[in-house]
Amino acid sequence: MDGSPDLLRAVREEARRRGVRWTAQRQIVLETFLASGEHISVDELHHRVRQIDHSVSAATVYRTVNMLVDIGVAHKRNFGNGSATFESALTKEHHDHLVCTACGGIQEFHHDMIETLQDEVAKNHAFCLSHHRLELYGICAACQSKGLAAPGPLVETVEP
Amino acid sequence: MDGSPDLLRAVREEARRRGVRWTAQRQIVLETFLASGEHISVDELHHRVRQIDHSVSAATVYRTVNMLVDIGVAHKRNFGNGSATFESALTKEHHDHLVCTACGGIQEFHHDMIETLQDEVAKNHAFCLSHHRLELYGICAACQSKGLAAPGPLVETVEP
DNA sequence: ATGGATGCAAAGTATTTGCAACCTG
DNA sequence: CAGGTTGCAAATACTTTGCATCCAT
Repeated sequence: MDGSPDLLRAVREEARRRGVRWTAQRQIVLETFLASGEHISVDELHHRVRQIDHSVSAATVYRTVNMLVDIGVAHKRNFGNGSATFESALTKEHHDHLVCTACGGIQEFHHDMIETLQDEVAKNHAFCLSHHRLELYGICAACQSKGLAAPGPLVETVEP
Repeated sequence: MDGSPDLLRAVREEARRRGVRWTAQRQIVLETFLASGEHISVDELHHRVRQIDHSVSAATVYRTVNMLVDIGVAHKRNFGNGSATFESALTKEHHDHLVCTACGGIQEFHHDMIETLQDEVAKNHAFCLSHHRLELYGICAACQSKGLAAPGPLVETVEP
């Protein structure tokens, strides 16, 4: 979605500031990552990167995204579907996720009241909040219409 | 935390009803799983099971917990730390977590209004919700008094 | 020049699966 | 007895790492 020069430069400078060397491979991975705009897996990112430079290895992509997470440029997400996905921590505002357990599809949402109540919970526990993670799992509309309804509880809860 | 005869029997009957055969191994895995009460990994579950019957293989534990998820007795959770964890869908009441990033301590909380708003979000997206994951990360009261403040963002967000 | 970065392949983890023997229903 | 289940080992899938070489600083 975005690969503005400002953003690219800011990230490169931050990396250098931390003694991380800037290579052609990292430039391509970063550009491709930011341009993807969405949640992207290492495998998919590697595929796209190789369309620009076929010699870039998967190991380098792994190393680069991990570096991006280290310097706060990317978020690593684990939605339980095998491989992790990464998304930019810079261009998008905070949002939470709806994860379809049937097709693996992801929708984003933001709910101010929920955010506010989370702050309240933290306050009540004397917690100094830095960030949070909220994921809602279920079956999306499309999968429901395909007959992949979420099964209800199959065994009734037994109260001890 | 719980392995009441009622619960064990209910699960066994549900499994049989679905043509799943009940074996000594599955009985031990189920009992151990329900008795653990908390999120438990396959590795840890396997360890505990082997204290009862040393011959039970990891493959059987994997197969059994997957079966428990299939019949709605267990939830599979992925906390991004490598291995998945499983928790009973029957005996435990739902709760979320406050995670201290300084000491690793965990506090549980439950907030009805947040739960309700999550249901609302799901409804607005035509999602059939099965479960969710909410974790608040920050510094707990004890660590704050030790002067361990949370670090801010390392690269400023650049608006396109 | 110095030490971090790269590509490759091998090594790790986590989890699943093929198979022959075994057991439940 | 039929067909699901088991233990074992091999196979997958994802990610990290050792190493010789390369390159940014």
